[in-house]
Amino acid sequence: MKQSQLFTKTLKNVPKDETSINAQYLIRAGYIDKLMAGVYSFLPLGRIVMKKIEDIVREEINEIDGQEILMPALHPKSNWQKTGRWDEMDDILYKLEDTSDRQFTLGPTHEEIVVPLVQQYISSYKDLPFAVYQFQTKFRKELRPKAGLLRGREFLMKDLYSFHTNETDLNDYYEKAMEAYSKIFSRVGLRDVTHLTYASGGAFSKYSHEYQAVSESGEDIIYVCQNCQLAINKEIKDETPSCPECKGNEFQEESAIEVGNIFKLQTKYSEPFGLHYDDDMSKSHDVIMGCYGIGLSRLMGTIVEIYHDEKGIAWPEEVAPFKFHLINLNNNSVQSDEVYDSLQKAGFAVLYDDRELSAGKKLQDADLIGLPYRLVVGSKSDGKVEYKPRSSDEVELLPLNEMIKKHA
RNA sequence: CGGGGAUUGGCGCAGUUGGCUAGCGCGCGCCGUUUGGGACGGUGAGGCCCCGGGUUCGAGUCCCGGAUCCCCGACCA
Repeated sequence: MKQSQLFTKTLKNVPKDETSINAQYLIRAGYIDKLMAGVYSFLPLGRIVMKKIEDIVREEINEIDGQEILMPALHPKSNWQKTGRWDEMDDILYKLEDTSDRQFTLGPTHEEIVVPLVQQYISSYKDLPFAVYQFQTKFRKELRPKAGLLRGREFLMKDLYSFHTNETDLNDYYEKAMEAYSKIFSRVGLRDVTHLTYASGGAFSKYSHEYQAVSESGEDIIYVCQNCQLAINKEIKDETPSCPECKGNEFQEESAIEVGNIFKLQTKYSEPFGLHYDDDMSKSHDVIMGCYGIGLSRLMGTIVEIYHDEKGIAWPEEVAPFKFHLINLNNNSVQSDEVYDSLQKAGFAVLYDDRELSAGKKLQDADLIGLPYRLVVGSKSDGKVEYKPRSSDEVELLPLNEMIKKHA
């Protein structure tokens, strides 16, 4: 991609109504734009990052036999009345009506939709187990949206729902989901900061599990076991004095961002909708459920909160919108065009700064945008390329083919 | 939902006791000179001063009401 053609450009000033690091850098670098509090547009660079995160999540969820679907964002009132949440969740539901006074809500989550949906296809134990998931925009009337992508009124979420005949089967799947989640958070670069965290479980199980990424911008307080790295959410700390995993009792208090949550729903939603199956004796039972969420837009914000320095973003390679940032500092573009073509032919994603701007401006922009590897072609390159990882200060002068080999 | 702050070209800001043609920096257009860490000179375009009332000869500025945004707190299956 030629940067001269890229829709959006960098800003020197930050809009003053943003104070969070993720929003400041993402706006200044041209990844997102704010429409109103807690509601953002994703511009080309931001959309690519979001797709990369989405692809990682999709791969890992497919790996545990999740089947991708897409449910509506607009929900009829009746589904929400059935579970009682039309009134219970009144303060966060965006309710609306049409010209015939029919009432709707924009979906903040999808239990009320997925359960009646799958009900049409489940009659026997032979139909179970299975799991479906989607990437969906969720709507929640947050009293106070804040911190850029970390708490929005509208946000992108992956929600997975699993259906089982018995609790053992649910537990098995739950374990598999945990493994998938670990892989996902590792792949997006959050392996070292994300802790599996015990949190309150609600009516049917003792605990739920959250995935908490340690960051000063986090709204949650967790206690990380110094022995096994498992964590406990502050909300259950008093009733859980020792680590549920290793029984250790030395903890480090940390602020953290909740980037994922998994939950054993048991029959909480199958009951109100009458989601049953018949066993091999033709006896009817409630279907057992689990649900598993990841906030993708929040995850993107979290990555920026963790991967940045005073100059800008420094994306982990797997989620960066491009791998290389090629910068031409020559008066002509003969050599840089050649480098660009070669890299394209070798199959690399390259952002090529072909703009007629001062060297300083281009180098500053590269740091702000934060692609993993910077390649400079200029008077000092001597026919080679100046290669520098974003997170390093050392520049290597390499022949192009050697540089390509390094990344083969 | 309580407390605090804010709203003036795309972005960041100034605007005096109410006064004349609403300024500055960045960005943008054009011309020229420049290119290794946000270049320089010249020149030009761009304004619902958040919205609605009111006071006044006169309101960006004062008064009343409202909206939106940010921060702190409460809330967050």
